[in-house]
Amino acid sequence: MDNIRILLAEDHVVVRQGTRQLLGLEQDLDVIGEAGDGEEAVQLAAQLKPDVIIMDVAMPKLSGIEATKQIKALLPSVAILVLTGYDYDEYVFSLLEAGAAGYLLKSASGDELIDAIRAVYRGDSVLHPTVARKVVDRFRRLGKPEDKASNLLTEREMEVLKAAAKGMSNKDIGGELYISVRTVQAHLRSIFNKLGVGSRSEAIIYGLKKGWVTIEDIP
Amino acid sequence: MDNIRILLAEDHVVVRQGTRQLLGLEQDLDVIGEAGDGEEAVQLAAQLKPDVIIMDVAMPKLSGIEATKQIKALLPSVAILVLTGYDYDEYVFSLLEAGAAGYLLKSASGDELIDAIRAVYRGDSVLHPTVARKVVDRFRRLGKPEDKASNLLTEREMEVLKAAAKGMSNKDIGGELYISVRTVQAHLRSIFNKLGVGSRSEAIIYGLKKGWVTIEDIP
DNA sequence: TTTTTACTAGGCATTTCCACGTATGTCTCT
DNA sequence: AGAGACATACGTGGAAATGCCTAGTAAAAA
Repeated sequence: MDNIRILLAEDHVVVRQGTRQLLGLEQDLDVIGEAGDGEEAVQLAAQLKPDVIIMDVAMPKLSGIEATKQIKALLPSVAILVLTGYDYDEYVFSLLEAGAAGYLLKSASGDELIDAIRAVYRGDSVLHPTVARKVVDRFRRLGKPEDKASNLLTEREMEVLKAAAKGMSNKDIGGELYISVRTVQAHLRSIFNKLGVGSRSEAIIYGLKKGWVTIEDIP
Repeated sequence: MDNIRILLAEDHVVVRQGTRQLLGLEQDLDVIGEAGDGEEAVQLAAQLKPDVIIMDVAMPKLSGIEATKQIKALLPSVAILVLTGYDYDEYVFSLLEAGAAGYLLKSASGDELIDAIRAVYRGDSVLHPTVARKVVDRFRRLGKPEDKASNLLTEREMEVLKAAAKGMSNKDIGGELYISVRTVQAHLRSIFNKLGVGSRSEAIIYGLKKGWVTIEDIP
């Protein structure tokens, strides 16, 4: 039986090297490559064709979400196991939709990680308990049509919210998106209603907490 | 010569175990304990009296900053090496003032970490390049009295900013702090001037990026 | 085909926010 | 004793944001 060939994609070098050492203790696991950003992950995945990719979400150049999409497009059979510190809704659902086979938080133990690697290699899925809960909740909510869209912003609304989260005024936002200030206001009003908040600041905070916007990507 | 006795304080179990494996490769380093939160770090430090403590900033119950202060009060001779993913000003300066001997980012390599451990054990200090730059800048700025306070908010201003970062209106803030709306406005104006921003949203983002406020502590 | 949804935009009223100025009492440092 | 920093407070005025309403077009769904 061949060993499981693993690619590590994680921008923190110390963490990457530590994980490599951790996995090195297992006879059936071989770490065949390490990527420090999303682009490198895609490139090395295509080149090395690993069995399992351990992927962090927050990475330079290309996020773990985008990298996962691109890798699954190239190599549909590879199992991608997300290992990250965050369990924001946006990350979880985007990654699972992008084709991730598992989602572990860094609060998991080394043994749990190793078991998860073997599980996704077999074709199973592994979800961290708090992540699993989100997924279950999402399914429950899909059953109730009345609030299906109650907190799902449209693309345009998301653009407006992200611009607002950069500290831009309505006027600035209108300029950037080539729409009038009134339309920006209309979108914001709709956003406030959907999110159940009463001010721009609250909406921004809501977006940050959900992971729709991250502090890192605000210049 | 005795080995260097190390305590790991880091909430992500996988990262902790990985780091332990990484350090286990070195003959002169012994990881004698692991703490998953700040309280545990203080407790284990008092109990085990390690030579070096590797400390993350973001931890449950007690932050790395508070834990560092308490540990240095109990055991002034222990060398605390901060190892974290963030280089926010507030973290850096608070930790160095609290008595940290070194500040490494997780983008450092395993070798750099190991060298840093030996350095702080010898009594030296180790700063990651980007962190060192902040420290140098800070010293430069201290030499110029005219803007010594140019981006240091007063306590009251900080309270106002934190309240604003919770999404509260000026009226709400005034109610919470028992001051008039006018006064809140005056504080905000002062904050905007000091931070060089033009709106509440920008000020909130500034505070978030500096680490003055974190998403986690906004309910 | 009808209905719904998303995006756009305007009018009008109201609230909130922000700028600039002034002023008083407290505290600290010199 | 005097200077300076700070927190407090008020006035005025303008800019921005928000609430509520209507409404067109295009695309998607029923």
